[in-house]
Amino acid sequence: MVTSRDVARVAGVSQSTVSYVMSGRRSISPQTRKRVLDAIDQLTYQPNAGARALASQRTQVVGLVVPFGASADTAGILPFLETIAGCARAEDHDVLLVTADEGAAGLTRLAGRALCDAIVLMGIEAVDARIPVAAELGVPVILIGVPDDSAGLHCVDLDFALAGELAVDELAGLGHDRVVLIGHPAEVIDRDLNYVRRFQRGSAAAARRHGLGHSVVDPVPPGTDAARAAVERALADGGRPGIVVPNSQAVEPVLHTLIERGVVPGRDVSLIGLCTDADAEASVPAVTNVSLEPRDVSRRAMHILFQLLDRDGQHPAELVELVAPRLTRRETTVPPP
Amino acid sequence: MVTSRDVARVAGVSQSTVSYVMSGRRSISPQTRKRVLDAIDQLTYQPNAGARALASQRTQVVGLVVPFGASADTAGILPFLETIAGCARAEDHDVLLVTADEGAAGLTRLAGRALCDAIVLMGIEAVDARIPVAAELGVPVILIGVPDDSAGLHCVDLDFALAGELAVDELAGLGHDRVVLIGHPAEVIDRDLNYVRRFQRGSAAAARRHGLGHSVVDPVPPGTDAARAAVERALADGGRPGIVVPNSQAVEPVLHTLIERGVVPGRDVSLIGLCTDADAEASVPAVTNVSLEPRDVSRRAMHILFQLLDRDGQHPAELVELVAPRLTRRETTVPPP
DNA sequence: CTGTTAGCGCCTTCAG
DNA sequence: CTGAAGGCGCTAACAG
Repeated sequence: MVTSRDVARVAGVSQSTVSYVMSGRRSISPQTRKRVLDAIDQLTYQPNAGARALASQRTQVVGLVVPFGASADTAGILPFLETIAGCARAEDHDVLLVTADEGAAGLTRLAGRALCDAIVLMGIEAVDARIPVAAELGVPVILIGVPDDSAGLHCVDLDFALAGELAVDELAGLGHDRVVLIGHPAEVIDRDLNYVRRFQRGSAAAARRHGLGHSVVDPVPPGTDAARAAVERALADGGRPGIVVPNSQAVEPVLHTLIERGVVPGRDVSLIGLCTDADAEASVPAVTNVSLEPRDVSRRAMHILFQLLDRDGQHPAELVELVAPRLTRRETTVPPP
Repeated sequence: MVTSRDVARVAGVSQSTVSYVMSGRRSISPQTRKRVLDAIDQLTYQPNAGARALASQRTQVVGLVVPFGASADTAGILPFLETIAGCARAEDHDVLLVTADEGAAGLTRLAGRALCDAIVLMGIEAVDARIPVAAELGVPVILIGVPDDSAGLHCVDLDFALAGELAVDELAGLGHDRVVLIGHPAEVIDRDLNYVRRFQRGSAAAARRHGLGHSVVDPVPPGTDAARAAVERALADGGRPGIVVPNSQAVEPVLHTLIERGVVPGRDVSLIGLCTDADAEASVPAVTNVSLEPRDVSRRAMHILFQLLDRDGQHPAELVELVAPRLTRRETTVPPP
């Protein structure tokens, strides 16, 4: 292992000078600076992370708590991970992955052992036991998701109420006279997620405003039979409903169950999914969707987190930041009148 | 911050005794042991990870290099991450996430800065510039994927050749007289992944053995038009082909494009996908599939990695370990004769 | 069985 | 502008 002392010896300076060259925390003459930099890359020196963390009290690591295992909704988190990792690297930080099945213990471990400088907490439940713990950690925390009580922590999430409105506004404009929500994530029942509530509140309000019927059908767990049963119930009232599927996992099963039954979205009914644009485009037929914007949400979360890490810069005033979804017309909604 | 010195003071012992109680690396009398443990949980002491790493030269961290961004095949990696994180925690390790877009630099950073004790490298290309680098790192490395030359590194992967055989054997048994492979991942062309080659080798060999025709159709990038074009070409020769889709991303698009064309898998043709059982079951109709077994592959990889980390235990003799896939009949293959 | 001590590699104050 | 020196919190010899 090559240390900063080795670099110092080769450059003919003291070890502290090497340190100052790397941190830039005091001015160095161009000559010695060059000698040090040359030595560094001659020896391919890299600072030891543990030593640096010990001395500086900063790890350059962001802890990321992901809802693996805890929920079935594990599917949509990849773009979050990807974006979070990218933003972290852009600020010279690494990402330490912690699974949610550790619960609050994962948080206290991250902070107590000084494994990271800041924490991103995903899979937030409406009433989440980890939040009071997170709030007392003494480490900046950002929540992706909005709990009932954030205990003063900053949150970022999609504006699910607006998402519900967008979907219903579109269906009203297409001439449907009733709206059926179908295929809520099954976790809504087991766990205490609240984004579906927010979505329903938005869609119900919009339906009322447009004078449309508004009903809700049971969750669609994975498996073809469940999808078929749910679709059956959704179509029971007859007519030409506008169907909304606020669960990216259920969009394809519902869509293809409809087709299998001879009810073709885009002709007989309209179907709008709540899913990423990528998922919507990959489907056959392509699904008209309200986007989940995981990348935007993640970017804003990381932006806030790094503001919180900067002791100088003032913190964002708003505690809750909502990202606006967009609706994109594709093949599963009927043509506009 | 509470340190082991605080614990020592409260317990009335020396600091090193606290350390030895925690590590168990020397015998301690039950009395002092208890006093120390009581002090530890009275103060809710947790050892500082940086200090421990510095002194012990072990970080208790596994570096995980994931193929985010580098490829389009980012979708199937969640179960890998989940399983890898779980196995790591089971051995009291954490996981540091590094994205592949850093290339070999990510590896040298992980090792050079002593950020981790071992590395899991995913998204392996047939000829992968990172492998010679990884082999010289002085840190145990496990590859998930098999390159042309592993440079002495251990690898784990699905047995893709066997996967190809299983699919073709099944189609032969169902009375199809030709096999069409359709929807290879587009990365095969851009990047230099080799698992599709292995799959094709297996399927071609099996087809020869059964006296079946064997042809290959272009990749299916995301988007409905591409899927439609590819299916068109696959059906061009007429008849009642057995279709194999060795790309989990393309399974649903191909399936529904066929249905859209009035060619119903399970009745007019047979379709076998290469995808996880979860994906196969979630589809409507459920897809007969050869499983990718990401959890098994990950578990074996982590098992080998921890063997490599144990200086005592002898290392696995075999450099390449292949996991056997399984075929499960569902709704997209015709009934057996 | 326990305490004392010397680092691990780096950051940062204090001297010059 | 640069060096010397102390200490971050822990592990692991070395003494008893």
